[in-house]
Amino acid sequence: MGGARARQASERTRHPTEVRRHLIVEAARSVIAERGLFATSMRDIATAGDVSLGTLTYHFTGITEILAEVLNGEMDSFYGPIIEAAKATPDGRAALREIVDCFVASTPRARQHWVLWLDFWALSAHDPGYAHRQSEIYQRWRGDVRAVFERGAADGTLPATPADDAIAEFMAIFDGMAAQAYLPGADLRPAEARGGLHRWIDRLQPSIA
Amino acid sequence: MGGARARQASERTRHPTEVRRHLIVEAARSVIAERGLFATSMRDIATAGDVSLGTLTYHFTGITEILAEVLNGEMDSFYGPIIEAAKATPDGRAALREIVDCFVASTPRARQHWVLWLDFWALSAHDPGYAHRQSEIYQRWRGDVRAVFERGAADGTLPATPADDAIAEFMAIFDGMAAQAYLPGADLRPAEARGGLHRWIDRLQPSIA
Amino acid sequence: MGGARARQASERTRHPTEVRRHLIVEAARSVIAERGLFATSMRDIATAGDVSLGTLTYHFTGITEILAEVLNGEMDSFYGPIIEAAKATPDGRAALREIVDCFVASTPRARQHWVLWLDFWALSAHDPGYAHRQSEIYQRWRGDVRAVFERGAADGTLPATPADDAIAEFMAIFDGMAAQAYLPGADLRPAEARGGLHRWIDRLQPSIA
Amino acid sequence: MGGARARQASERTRHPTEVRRHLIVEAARSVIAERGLFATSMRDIATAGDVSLGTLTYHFTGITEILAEVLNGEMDSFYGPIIEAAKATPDGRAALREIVDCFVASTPRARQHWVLWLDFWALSAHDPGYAHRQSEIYQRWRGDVRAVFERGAADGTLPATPADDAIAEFMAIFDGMAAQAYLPGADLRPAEARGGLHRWIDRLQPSIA
DNA sequence: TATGAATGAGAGTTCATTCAT
DNA sequence: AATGAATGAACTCTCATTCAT
Repeated sequence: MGGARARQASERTRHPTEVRRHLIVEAARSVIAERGLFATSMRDIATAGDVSLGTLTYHFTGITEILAEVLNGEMDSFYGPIIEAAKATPDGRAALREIVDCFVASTPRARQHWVLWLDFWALSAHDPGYAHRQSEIYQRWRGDVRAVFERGAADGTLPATPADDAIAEFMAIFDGMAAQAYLPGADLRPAEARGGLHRWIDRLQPSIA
Repeated sequence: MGGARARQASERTRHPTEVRRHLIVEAARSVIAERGLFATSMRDIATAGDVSLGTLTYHFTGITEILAEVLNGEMDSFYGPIIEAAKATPDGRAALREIVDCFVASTPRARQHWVLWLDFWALSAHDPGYAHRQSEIYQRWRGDVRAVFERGAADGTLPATPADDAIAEFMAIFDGMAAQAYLPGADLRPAEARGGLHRWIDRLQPSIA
Repeated sequence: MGGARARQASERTRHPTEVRRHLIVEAARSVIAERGLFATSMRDIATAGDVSLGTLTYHFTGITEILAEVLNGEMDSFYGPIIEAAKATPDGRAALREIVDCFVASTPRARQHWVLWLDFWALSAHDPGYAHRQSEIYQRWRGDVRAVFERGAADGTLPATPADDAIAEFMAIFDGMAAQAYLPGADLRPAEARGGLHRWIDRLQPSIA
Repeated sequence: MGGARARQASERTRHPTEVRRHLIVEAARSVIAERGLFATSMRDIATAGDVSLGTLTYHFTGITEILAEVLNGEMDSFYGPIIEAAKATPDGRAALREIVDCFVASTPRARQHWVLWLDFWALSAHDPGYAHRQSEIYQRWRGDVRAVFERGAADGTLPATPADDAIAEFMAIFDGMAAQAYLPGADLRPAEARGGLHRWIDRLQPSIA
């Protein structure tokens, strides 16, 4: 309403569905990251996206679909590129470091990601639908991490046998450090969290001496 | 209303304020752990506690106070006793193991704790008041962990110099493993999470050979 | 809710905000005049206006804004036209009589006005915000009365020097007669109240013999 | 609750019913005058009277009875004594002046009276029960005023024929001046209101030259 | 006589959703 | 494609009242 009033009726811009959907999802991500998933209303999203309430329900079946798209968008625009960047590194160990540096970056975008992530964790703890989605994402994540470890085992920069234990430990310390870095209560800076993760990686024995 | 209907009107039981408050907080914890902090209403708590809506606002200033008491109660009835139990162990290394075994137990109560914890994390990410509270708790937790490491350094069962790095790493892997163990999406069992944590502890060098 | 049930769901009528706001304010004035400002709920207003509760809070920020608009509306639709009518009279004395006859009319609308007025008096006795509003209205009223006296002084139909005392006395007897006329406890009819006021006016000496 | 907590349980004082009722009514009058009839709750009265909520309903059938008693108390402790004082004056004109000076006094008690009075006016405009009570009070008031005029007619200090018109006019200007004096919006001081009333009385012709 | 825990109806308000335009 | 008026269920909170103690 606020946004709609701020411009002339004639300014009403028309976009192809996919464009409009994308604009709305972006706006939703920002406002959710700032205000919290559970404190964000359809009105907030409409205002943030500079569209009317009706436009939201024209392009989406409901708030649930918007949230799902925000989650999808997060995988496409944040997670995906980082995994790609990791693949572009010279070796497995460098890939692992790249993942750490990108995910736990000292940027607003990284903070946004983790705050959003936390909200979806909390949601999936109680909502079976989101729990399932979360499970899919976790499997992809585990697969991507395993691929990095295997690459490192193959090129000799990481231990020869990429044990499930090491992978699980990496994933645990990774989430834990990020939580401490981005949650307001814990007092670790992202740089310190990265430092902690790099020290953990340093302790991994390369398979080639 | 729900609660009142479930029993006879004559069953109206009376308790001193402190007793009733405690009963309500217990009920609130259960229902919040099950349904989620953001999906739990005053009505839900009233029903779970088998009291009327009015009784809730008679004993508490509002839903905010109930949530705060749930958080306090969690520290008193779950966190506190575990730290006490850790102190009763023979040495520092045993204390660390005790903390792991109790916090990441395969019990409904432990699951309840972590699910609740996650919700308050998400809340504190956006609410300054809770962020402050969270910060206090984290400092207490860090202090308690450091005390265990120092004890282990003194009795020789843990590294001689309890570095901040090791403490931060323990806290990170601890939270990360718990998240993987209790969140529905991640597929680690509590026992496996404990296993992972114990392996991490195993790698800590005792200061006495 | 009440309103929605009273008609078919399909009858949902749409109006521009300003139109709907006006309809709601009119309905609110009626129901408040009948039931009392302090006994009128949002639900009562919704029912009277034949809209849903949600429509009320869609068009107004809250009950406070509705009440304020009722007060504004009273000035615009009742007070204002009477002052205009007074200006259209041939001389100052006639204007004073016109004011008396219109304000203290034997009509339901006049009764509505005074009953409403009384409720806002009571409200402003305790609420600083309304006290301020009341003060503004009183100053306008005093100014309008003074203008009539000055006009009468100029055209010779009222005393040559319109003293503050006479104005204050007129305002007092005006309010007092109206209170006696429209309050259920006092047993004066509006016609008798007008009579009393006209006799008071009769005693005012014209400046031209 | 607040009040009850402020003293020791052993301080719990017992009073004969009539004493306790009187204490409560006094407390209720103060808090109602300050906060407004429609904004005063049973809890407010209990706190102001330094008794528990239960004590209120032990001594009174409900809030309605308390309000009725406040009104009765106002007649007994404020109105009654003034009428008595008026009777003790040397003549009718002095009695009229006494009534003005006492009712429209520059004291907190007088302000309390009129503010309370206004609230009851507003209430009686919509509540038939209070309208009836109000009617009784008005008749007593009219009778008392008439008695003063008749006394003045007899002793020659007031017009020979105490017309209903003059009585109604006095009552109207009296209420109107008081409203202007004690309502926050109108800007007359009690002293000015008394001045206005005395000027009105001055214009009454004594029957004896 | 006095207390205060317990109640539930009803208050104002929020909000995802529907749908005529 | 886009709008925004309209909805009603559900929310937290208030409050006069009941009643075991």
